[in-house]
Amino acid sequence: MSTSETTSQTNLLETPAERRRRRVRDEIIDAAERVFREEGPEGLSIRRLADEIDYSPSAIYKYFASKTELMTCLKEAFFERLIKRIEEVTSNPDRPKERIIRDCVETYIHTAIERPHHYIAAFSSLDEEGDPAPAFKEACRESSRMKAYEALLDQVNQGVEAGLFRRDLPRDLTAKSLWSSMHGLALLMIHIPGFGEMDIGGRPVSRDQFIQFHADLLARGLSA
Amino acid sequence: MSTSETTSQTNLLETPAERRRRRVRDEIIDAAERVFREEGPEGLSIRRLADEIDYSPSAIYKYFASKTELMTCLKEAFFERLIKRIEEVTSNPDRPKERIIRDCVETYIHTAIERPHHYIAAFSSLDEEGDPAPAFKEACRESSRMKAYEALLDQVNQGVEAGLFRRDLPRDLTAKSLWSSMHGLALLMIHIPGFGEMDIGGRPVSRDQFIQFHADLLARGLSA
DNA sequence: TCATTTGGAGAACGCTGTTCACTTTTTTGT
DNA sequence: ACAAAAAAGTGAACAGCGTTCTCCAAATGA
Repeated sequence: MSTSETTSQTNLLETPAERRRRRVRDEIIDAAERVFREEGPEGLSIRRLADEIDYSPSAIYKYFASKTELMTCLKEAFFERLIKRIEEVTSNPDRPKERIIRDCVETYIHTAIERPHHYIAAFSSLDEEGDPAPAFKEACRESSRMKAYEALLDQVNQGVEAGLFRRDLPRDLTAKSLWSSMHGLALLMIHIPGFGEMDIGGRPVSRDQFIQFHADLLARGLSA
Repeated sequence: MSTSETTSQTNLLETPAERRRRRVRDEIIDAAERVFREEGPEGLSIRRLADEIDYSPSAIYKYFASKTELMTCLKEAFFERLIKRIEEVTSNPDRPKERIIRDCVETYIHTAIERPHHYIAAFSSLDEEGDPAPAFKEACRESSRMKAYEALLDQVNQGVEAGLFRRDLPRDLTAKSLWSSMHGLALLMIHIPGFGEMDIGGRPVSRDQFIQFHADLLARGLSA
């Protein structure tokens, strides 16, 4: 599975120059993706990337205006991945409706902790653009983070339509509350080693069992 | 309110040398605390700190082995603050038991977002010590983060004793689940500007109202 | 083919955490 | 009180960082 596919929409009308340029750009992104996944932000430096693809550090700047811009690409790609995973699960018609929450939470957490550095980076942006108080909706209208949120909101709506969740809940608030709870569990599992595993009365509880427990608790809060 | 008080237990038997050393150490910590609160990790450099207290950069290293060690002090101090706040609220006997969750969540979130950089830093430690799989309990037995968790676990226990929460819930799991949900909301509010504020049917919802909504949803999941 | 744009290299700037050799000050032992 | 030892403080330096600048070569367009 090449990351290139995610960044390059196949354009058959592109000149050799464009094709060459895009290939190098993808080389950079692929290297960045790999290094960042394995070593996190500490390991990812412009000079390191230049070494990986056998270019000079300054060459990178012909393709990305800044390291921040490069990181933005990695984050966007990760959100695409997250969205795809969630949609895969939620679009399966065989899945019993009662498991909406559990499936969402499970998929979300798994995707997060299998690429911990990506997940952390995707949400680490104090001052994203520096705009003063640009209300939630405006802030990430175009961003893929917003799309991820809307996918979740959609699931909440489906849950209500299906009669599983209380009708009197403001759905916007509900989706955000749910999102918060998933986000928190993902991050604690990432940051605190062994957070998910523990012993309850001598019987070991696995990471996945804990995720389900969390999901069921949340579902119970919403249930009609 | 001086930060010095939090780091220095008043020891009357200390020599002038010790007292002088401790004063400089506290100067460093106070400066670090202030700079980090106002400007976050970007603004906090050893050289900047040295400037603030009129010493040379290398002098700092006579008091802290590394910047990481200094940061650890800031994090510990923040957890102390967090614990104190929660205990203040939960130890009030006039408070109706039904509001345990709401009060905890409210206090937790407020403490987090009034010092966003501290809160983020306090939980940003992939590889804290590098130990291989040092199970949750061992990992932070001594740490003040663990004490914060135990304060929360205590509240869960009280909730169960008071007959508010289901008895069949494993309390360890429950406390961690709750913690996750608070953690997530705190971080999303910190990272996404205006996450808490929104309009529901033309009526504006404040940050604090959203926090209460979240808390009530969690409480509902636990309720007997 | 000639002019222009593009891609890439290398040196440099200013910043970072950290270390080392060195001096000055303070404490300790007699 | 005086010498020896320890502690405190300094300034220069190292290696690394993101980024920019100047310069050169190669590809492109007319």
